[in-house]
Amino acid sequence: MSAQNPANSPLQNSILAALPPKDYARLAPHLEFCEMENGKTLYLPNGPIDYVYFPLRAMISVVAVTASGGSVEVGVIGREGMSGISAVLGVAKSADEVMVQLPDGAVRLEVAKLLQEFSRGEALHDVLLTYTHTFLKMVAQTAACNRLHHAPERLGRWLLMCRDRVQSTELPLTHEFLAMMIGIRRAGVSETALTLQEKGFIRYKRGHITIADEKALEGFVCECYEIVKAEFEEIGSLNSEARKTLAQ
Amino acid sequence: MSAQNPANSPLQNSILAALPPKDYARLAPHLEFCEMENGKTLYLPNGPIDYVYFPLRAMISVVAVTASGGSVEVGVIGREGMSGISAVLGVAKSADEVMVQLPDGAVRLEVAKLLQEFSRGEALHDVLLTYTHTFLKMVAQTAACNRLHHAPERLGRWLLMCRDRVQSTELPLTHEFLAMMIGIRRAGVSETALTLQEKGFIRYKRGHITIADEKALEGFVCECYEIVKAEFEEIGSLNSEARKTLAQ
DNA sequence: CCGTGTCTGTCCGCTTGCGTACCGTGAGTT
DNA sequence: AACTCACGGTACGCAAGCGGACAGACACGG
Repeated sequence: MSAQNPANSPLQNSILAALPPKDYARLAPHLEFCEMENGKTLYLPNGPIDYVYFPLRAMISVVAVTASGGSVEVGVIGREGMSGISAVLGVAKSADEVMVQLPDGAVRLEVAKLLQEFSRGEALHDVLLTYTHTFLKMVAQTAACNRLHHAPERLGRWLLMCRDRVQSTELPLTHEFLAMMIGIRRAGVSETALTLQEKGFIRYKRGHITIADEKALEGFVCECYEIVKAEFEEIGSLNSEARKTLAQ
Repeated sequence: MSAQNPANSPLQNSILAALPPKDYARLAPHLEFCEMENGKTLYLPNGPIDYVYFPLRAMISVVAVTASGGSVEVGVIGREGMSGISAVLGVAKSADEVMVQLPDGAVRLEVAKLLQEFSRGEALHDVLLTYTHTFLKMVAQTAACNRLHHAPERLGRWLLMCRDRVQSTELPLTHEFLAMMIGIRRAGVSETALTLQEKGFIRYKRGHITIADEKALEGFVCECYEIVKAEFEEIGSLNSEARKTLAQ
């Protein structure tokens, strides 16, 4: 369904696409297209949420930072989601740092407009809550993965999640950045990436990683990848009619 | 405020206590008191959610289990919360395994009744969404903590979180159980607990841990403890009036 | 009072990943 | 063309935690 829309149509985003035409029409005038600058911080930990962002092909990371300087990504947001869900949960501040991971377009919306539509209690309300459930599941899975799985599996999973969101196997990412994301040392990424390359899963050079063998990599990474993906696909297929039926 | 209620009053639970009398009155007839059997599974991963549980002094764990048999806790629920939030997010199945960690009373409510009240869009709606935000924050912090902090700090944090929920420094817990919770080996817990005991933070014997020096332990554990606690205290102080004001 | 099963202490070698540091090299700039 | 600097490869000793296994200790029921 998204394929038939122009590449920069807000309907590339699954949440917006899931809205019935009438509901979408109320939001549309307030959506602003914005180029996402690579690495830009959208929200600071405990910082205000003024806009929410609906990625089209961009990817956004939610990163937890500790006092000791360590950092790990706890969740990602792509075309399937929206940044700043806390806003609809009644808290206008961000729990963690949120940054642009990979650019390539998003639309943004003022929180006030979002809340206005959300509080009508119609489709947007339901879609965002379902998304919240799935996002929560992803964060929970990440918590488990961070504790139980090893660096190569985690790195592989992360690359695949990237691929799914930006829809490309070419990922402009440095080892330094990857280190922040999966929560290991920069040198650790070099070692880990080498083993993935030796297995033929990926290729890379200076700030650029290519997934060379998608199927093989999918076979290699931990279950967490599939679990989260399945969850997103399941809710993706729920339109708001189906949702009402389920509620009976 | 909860202190003036009898020990088994549903109002021991912060969510129920946060409701205006009228809203609470609509729910009250459907609340069933239930003794929580230690170790009992409330929901299975992907299993149905028929009832939600409001702990009074019990503690409930949300645990992620992997194919390889590993497990970690990703979140806890005590008097400040409710199990089964997914139900109000429009998904009637549990993301993870949810089990009773420590008994001592809870009230439960049929999901249908919960949704009926939730969909009025009044106090319960807002309170549960705010709780969802905070729960999400806790899971995210756990994800970071699992990756960046070491076993002794994590164990200490977990014991303190227990203490806060059951309001006692006496915790009937075996090493085996703790191992599941913090995601390390049973033998690892023995070693870790020993170091905490040598520092004078805790004492323990066969299935029973006592926090011996609360202040010292609080000083020892990682920041994650304070961060999550602060978040819960902040929302605890938001009554639904204050929330409406913020929404303007 | 004894037996049985649960809970805990401890030990071994081993793997993963850390912290730190140094050097090569590619890319873009002037 | 030379320079600069961000990026990546590698290496070293070290700490944390794993997997597995075994033995002692306590609790409870018969």
